[in-house]
Amino acid sequence: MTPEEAVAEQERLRSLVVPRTDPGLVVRRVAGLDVSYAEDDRLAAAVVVLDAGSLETVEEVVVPGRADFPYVPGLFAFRELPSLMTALERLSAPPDLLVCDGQGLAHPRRFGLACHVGVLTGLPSLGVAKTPMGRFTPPGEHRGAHSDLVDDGEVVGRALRTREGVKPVFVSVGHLIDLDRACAEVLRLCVTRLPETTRRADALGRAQLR
DNA sequence: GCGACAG
DNA sequence: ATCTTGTCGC
Repeated sequence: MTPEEAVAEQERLRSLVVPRTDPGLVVRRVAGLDVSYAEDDRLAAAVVVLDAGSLETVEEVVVPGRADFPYVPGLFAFRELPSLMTALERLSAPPDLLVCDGQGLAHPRRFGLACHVGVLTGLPSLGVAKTPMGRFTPPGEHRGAHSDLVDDGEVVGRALRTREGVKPVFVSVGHLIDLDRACAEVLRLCVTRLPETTRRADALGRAQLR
C-alpha cells in the first residue's frame, strides 16, 4: 500500500467512527496495545488485558512482525495495525475497551490509530498519546486536571494530568466512546503517568524482541 | 521557502 | 520507536 492509498483508506473509514458511548457499556476487561521495534525491521505487537477493577493482568498476547510501512506522521497506524490486529484476534475473548498508544480523533484527518483499530474491530477504543497533536493550555497540577486539545479550531481531545506535577498525556476518542468517559477510564488505569495497560503491553513487547 | 510532524 | 545509570529533587 502506498502512502496515497493509505490516506484514501483513512478518509473512507473515518465516517464510520462513532464518538459516543453505548449507555450499556460496562468496562471490565481493558486491553492495552503497543508495538516495540528492534534495530532492524523486526517488531513485536503486544496486547495485555487487565481487569479494570483490580488492574490485574488477565491475558497476554504478543505477535512478532515486520515493519513494512515507513513511519510517516499521520499514517502511523499502517505500521502497527497488521500485527496488532493479529494479536487481537488471538485473544480468548474480545475486551470491553481498547487503549491505544497514540492518537484517536486528534489527528490531521481525524482518524488516528485508536479510531482505526476501533472501526476494524467494532470495539470501543481510545488513544493515549505522550505528545500532543494540536495545541493546549497546561492543565492544573493536580491529578485529574485537564484542558482542551485543539487542532484547526476544533476540540479533538484532552490534555490530562494523570499524576500530580507530571507532564500530561493526550487523550482522544477512538470509537464507541465519548471524551469524558475516555478520560475517566484512562484516569482509573493510571498509577504512574501512563496507563497500566500501555505500560504492561510495552514491557511485553520489548521482552519479546529479546 | 519554512515550520510541523502520534510512534 | 530506540540509544541508557545514576542521580537530583520532593
